[in-house]
Amino acid sequence: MTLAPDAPRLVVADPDEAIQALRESGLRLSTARRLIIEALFDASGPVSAQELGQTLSLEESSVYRNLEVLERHGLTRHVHLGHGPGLYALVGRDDGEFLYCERCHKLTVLAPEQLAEIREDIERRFGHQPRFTHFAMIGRCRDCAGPDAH
Amino acid sequence: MTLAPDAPRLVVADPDEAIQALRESGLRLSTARRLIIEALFDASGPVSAQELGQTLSLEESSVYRNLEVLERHGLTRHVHLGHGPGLYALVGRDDGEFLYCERCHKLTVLAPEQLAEIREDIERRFGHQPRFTHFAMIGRCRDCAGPDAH
DNA sequence: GTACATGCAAACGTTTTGCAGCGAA
DNA sequence: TTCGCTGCAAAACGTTTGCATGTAC
Repeated sequence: MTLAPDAPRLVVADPDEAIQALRESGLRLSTARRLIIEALFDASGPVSAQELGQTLSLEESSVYRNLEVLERHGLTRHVHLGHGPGLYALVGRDDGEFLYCERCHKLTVLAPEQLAEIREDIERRFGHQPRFTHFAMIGRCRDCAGPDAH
Repeated sequence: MTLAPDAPRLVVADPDEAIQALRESGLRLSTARRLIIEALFDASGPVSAQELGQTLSLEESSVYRNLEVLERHGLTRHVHLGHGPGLYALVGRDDGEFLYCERCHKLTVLAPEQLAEIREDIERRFGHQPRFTHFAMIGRCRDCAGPDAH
């Protein structure tokens, strides 16, 4: 995962902040939940439910259930980079919008402001406000541009 | 499905053109293939494999196999609008790039030129050349903008 | 003690694959 | 007659759900 040039450093929360927020949402702190939050904090980018399950020796269904609850309470989010599983991240840790090269799989993260002008331009022209937080902007990086297989 | 304002009318091929191209690719014209091509031609937008299978009384696996062969030979394509099945289309019939409102499910089709400036802008700033032909640009249309569930 | 989280198993929706037989060339 | 396509069945993949048990509070 690369940060785009000029990317403001993302705010990196302490895992305890997330745990704190979890309690304030009235959620219980189970072992699984603590492990998931810590793992997301330690990860170098968004990760799949499968990876979390394997790394933490948790049932995948439990991972999915927890991620769903956490997301409903605004503690985590997930992004789709194309085919393949959704990838999960801690809010406050891996925020931003995603550009994804479907050929070399390079992932670029932008702070929302960095896309403001482009978003406005698209909105003005087409009446559409794109968000690349949940579905990435898929394409080719400079190195991978050119006609090819998809 | 709506065409964006200023959209050049898309070239509408005759189904026989696609059948012709199929033969030139050395492919056989089975009944299933002819039905699929005709159905894609008649459709008002890209359609799922399931819908094709049901409408045409074909096995879904056969539909998928055919769509895969046709796509490999450049006769069809498919697009992902987010969650849900991929949607298939005839090349020359439903070309273009897709903007999709994840709230009201409005689909907007743009001719590639309509996105040229935006694509260049993104490329210049972030070294990324987005394509919205295979994965749509997901977001909200003007009416659906604002904070909400995803 | 009571709610809620867990493991396990089974189902889901979408897509892929294996195989024996049918049909286009 | 040959090779490619078909239906049918099963599996693969990511994700969700049901249920009995276990655990945080």
